[in-house]
Amino acid sequence: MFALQFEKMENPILAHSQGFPKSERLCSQKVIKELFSKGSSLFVYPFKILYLPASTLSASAVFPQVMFSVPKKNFKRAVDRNRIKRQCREIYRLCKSHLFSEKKPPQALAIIFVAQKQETFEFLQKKMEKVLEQMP
RNA sequence: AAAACAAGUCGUCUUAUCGCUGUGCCGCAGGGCAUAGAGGAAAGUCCGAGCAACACAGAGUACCAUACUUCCUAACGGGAAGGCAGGAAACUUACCUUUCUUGACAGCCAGUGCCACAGAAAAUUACCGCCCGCAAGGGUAAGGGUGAAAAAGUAGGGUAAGAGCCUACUCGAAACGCAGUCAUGCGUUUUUGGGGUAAACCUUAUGGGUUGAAAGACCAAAUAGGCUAUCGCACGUAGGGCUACUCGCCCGAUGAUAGCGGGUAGGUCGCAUGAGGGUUUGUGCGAACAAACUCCAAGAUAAAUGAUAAGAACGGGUUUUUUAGCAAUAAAAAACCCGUACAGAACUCGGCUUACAGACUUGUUUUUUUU
RNA sequence: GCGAAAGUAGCUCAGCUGGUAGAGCAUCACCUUGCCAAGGUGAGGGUCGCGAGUUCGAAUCUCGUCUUUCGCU
Repeated sequence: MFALQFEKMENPILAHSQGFPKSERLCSQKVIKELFSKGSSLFVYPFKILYLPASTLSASAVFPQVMFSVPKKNFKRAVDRNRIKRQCREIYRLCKSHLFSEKKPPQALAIIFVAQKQETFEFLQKKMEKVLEQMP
């Protein structure tokens, strides 16, 4: 359903925006540390997000750097954690371009899955859009 | 054919759209195209190695691990075969025997410890009892109840009463002979016969240096409070190192010169050709080994190998229809519903252990049917 | 990735050189009080995380397994 939406897009920068290359992932330990100590947070079940507001220096980026996290405490098996992370990543990849087409993206973003059990794909999709819309 | 047990094999597939990681090619570049991309346990981290760094004169003690025998293996606490002991089944009146299966299976005749309650007594024993004796005292361990366990068991002789005190058989120990590579088995002889517990301390034999890829090497940025080499000084002292300790051994305070360079954050290598896999043949009871041919098959780093949709396949259930049948039921078709496990590489191998929907193969046993 | 500790009553802990499983708080009943609290007396409550083994006998010893916690960078 998202594929149909994006065919109408005219922005040349966002033409290939469904990709999720390495530059859009949050890898630097330094930034992660800063994010968890200074970042603002927001909660909509089952997601908790942390974000750093956009700095003036790196304003050129179209999308923020994102990390996903599923705590080991709630999901013991590596298989379950991997699956949830993959689903979250997929949802974010599909919906990010129409979310950030208007608003200015933050510098860094962390999405944490805090539920105790697994949810369906559609449910996660709705909630993810909601939580990202609420972000200033 | 069904069930049980044991061993082994496999463990969903296809298409569409959108992605991720590695490699190759094209492009000045954004990027594009091609191609490859989880397991039998990748898991637990329980053993054994490779590899790396540090330590390396050596000896003893301590500590840790292992423990029937022979073999396999790079090695092992793994595996194979055999022995012994226990269990089950078949056969049998019963034993024997056969098959399957389980076993941390060295040593309590080296020493020390422990054995609740009950019981006279729990290990050089003595309450009641029995016997001798007037008595004092002595000799006994047949009988008694307890207990998980009571000083080899049964029968006979013997005696004051008794006792391996003696005899026969059985069990156990030692020596010798024979068979076997060995564990051990069989036979003979001997006088020998005083529980259990080493998953109690321990003894004996064998083995073990420590730390783990977050090991370690290199690159650029950055530069000392550290390190190395040479010379000097000097009491080889203070102190430090070599495994926890002892002996013993080694280094060794400060000054000068030269070189290297820590923390922090990042990149490259380590890092995917290896005690590798597959097939065939040969050797061996077997684990396994040898030869020939052939194949190259993930390499991430907050961590790729996916998400969504549709369909197929397989298995199970329900309903309906048809066929066979008196019936129970069986077979086929259609529709609907449910299920498709355990689980995700993190340096690499060899094992072990644990988890696992379901399907298949082989062997053994039992039951039923047919011949 | 590598390594270590713990699991016992509803809760916090003893018992762990093998021999009947205990304390405090909590719960319930009674006494005391006009009533409540405190106090006193008594009672109930345990697959000793789970599964095997050694032993006559296991919370304790050994092995496997599950869960929780902690350390190393």
